[in-house]
Amino acid sequence: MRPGDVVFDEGATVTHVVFPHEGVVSLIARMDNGRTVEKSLIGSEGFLGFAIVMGGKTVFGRSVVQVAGHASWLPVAEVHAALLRYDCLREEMLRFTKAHVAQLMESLACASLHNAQQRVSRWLLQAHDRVSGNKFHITQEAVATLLALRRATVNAVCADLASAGAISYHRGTVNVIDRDRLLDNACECYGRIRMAAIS
Amino acid sequence: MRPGDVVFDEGATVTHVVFPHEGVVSLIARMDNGRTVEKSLIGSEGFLGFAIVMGGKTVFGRSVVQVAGHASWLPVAEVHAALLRYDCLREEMLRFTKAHVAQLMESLACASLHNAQQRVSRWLLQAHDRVSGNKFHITQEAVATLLALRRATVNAVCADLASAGAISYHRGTVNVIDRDRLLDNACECYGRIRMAAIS
DNA sequence: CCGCGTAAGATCGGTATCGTACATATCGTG
DNA sequence: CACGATATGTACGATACCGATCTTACGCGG
Repeated sequence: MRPGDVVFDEGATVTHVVFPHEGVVSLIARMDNGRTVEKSLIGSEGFLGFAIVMGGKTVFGRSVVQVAGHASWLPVAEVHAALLRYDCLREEMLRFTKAHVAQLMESLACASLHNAQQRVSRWLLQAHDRVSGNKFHITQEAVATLLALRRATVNAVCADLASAGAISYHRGTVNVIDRDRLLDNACECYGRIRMAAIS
Repeated sequence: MRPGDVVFDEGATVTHVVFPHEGVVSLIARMDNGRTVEKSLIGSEGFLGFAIVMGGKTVFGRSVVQVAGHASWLPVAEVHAALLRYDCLREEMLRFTKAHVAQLMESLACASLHNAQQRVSRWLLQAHDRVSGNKFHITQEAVATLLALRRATVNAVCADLASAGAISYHRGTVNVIDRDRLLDNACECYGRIRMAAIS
C-alpha cells in the first residue's frame, strides 16, 4: 500500500477484507461542496471492510492509504468460512468493530471540543503506533486535509512541536523524537481510543 | 422518559436494551475539562444498548433524554434469547447498528465541515422525525450543549430560522412550520443519515 | 399578584481558524 | 547542473465562534 492508493472507493462492494500489517489507511468522507475529512484511521490493529461484521455488503466510505505499508487481502467468502470455523476470529473482529465505534465517537467529540494542536498531536501519535520505528512519511498538507484544517494551521502546530523537541520533520518525513512530549500536546482522546482498542 | 433522565450512565453495564417509541435520547461524551457534546441521537428508529450487538457488556457513553417520550425496556437475557429464536430480530438490530455507525461517521464529518446554522437545522430535523406532531420541547441552551456551541450562537440561528418562517419557538417549545425551509438550511448530512437508516 | 426561576435577546472584545496568496527551500530527474 | 515538482514558511484581512455579562420576558407557585 502506497500513499494515495485507494483501497476501497465510496460505495464499493466489500470483495475482500484487508488486514494492514503496518502503515495507516484513512476512511475519508466527502461532502457535496468537495471538502473532505478523515472519518477514521485504521492500521494493523484492525481491518478494512468491517461493514461485513454488521451484515453490510458495501464499505462505509473511501479508504485511502496515508502511510505506506503492507496488507493481507482475504476474499470475503473465505472470511465468512473462517468465521464459521473459528469462534475466536469472530470475537476478534467484533472486538475491533466495537473499538472502532468507540474511536468514531471519541473523534467526533474531539473534533468538536479540541483545538488544532491537540488534534494534530493525536493524529501523529496514532500514526506512530501503526508504523515500525520513529520515522514515517506524511506531509503537513495531508494532515491538514485529514483533519479539515488549513495547511498553515498544521504548519504552525508542527513548528511548535518541533521547537518543543517532540518531533522533527523534513519534506514529508516526520521523526518522533519525544513521544511523551507529543502526548503532553495531545488531548485525552488519544489515550481513550487506545484503551478502547486494547480492552 | 423525561428530559434530563439518564437512561445509561457512562460505563454502565447493559442490563436492558431500551427501545424508544418516541422522543429523543442523546449519547453524550464528556471530556476531562468538563465540556460535553452529543455523540449520537437515538429515537424510535433504534435502541439503546447496541453495544451488545458487538459483544459488549458496557454502554458506549452516557445517554440522556432530550425530548420526552416512552420506551420499552427489555432485559438483556431476553433479548439474547429472542436473538436465538428470531433471525429477523438479529437482522434488524444489525441494520440499526450499521446505520448508527453511518450516523457517527456523518456527524463527525458534519462537525468538522459544516457551520452552526446547518448543524442546528439538522438537529431540529432529526428531532422532528422522532416525535409525533410538529411541536416538541427543547431549549436553545440544550441544543447548544449538544452541538458544542454557545447558546448565543444557537439563538442567532433560531432567530434566522424563525424569520425565514421555518420554525417558531417560545420558551422551549419548538414548532416546525415549514419543514422544507428547514431542509434548505440544513446540510446534506441530514439526508445521508436518513438514507443510511432506511437502507 | 408578587417573586423567583427559566428562556430568550443582545452586546462586548477576543481569538482560533479560514481563504488566499506569495516566497523559499529541497528533492528528483533529465 | 538546470528545472520542475514538492514541501514548507509566512503574511494579510476576514469571519465564525467564543466567554462573559447584562437585560428582558414569561410563567408558575405561594
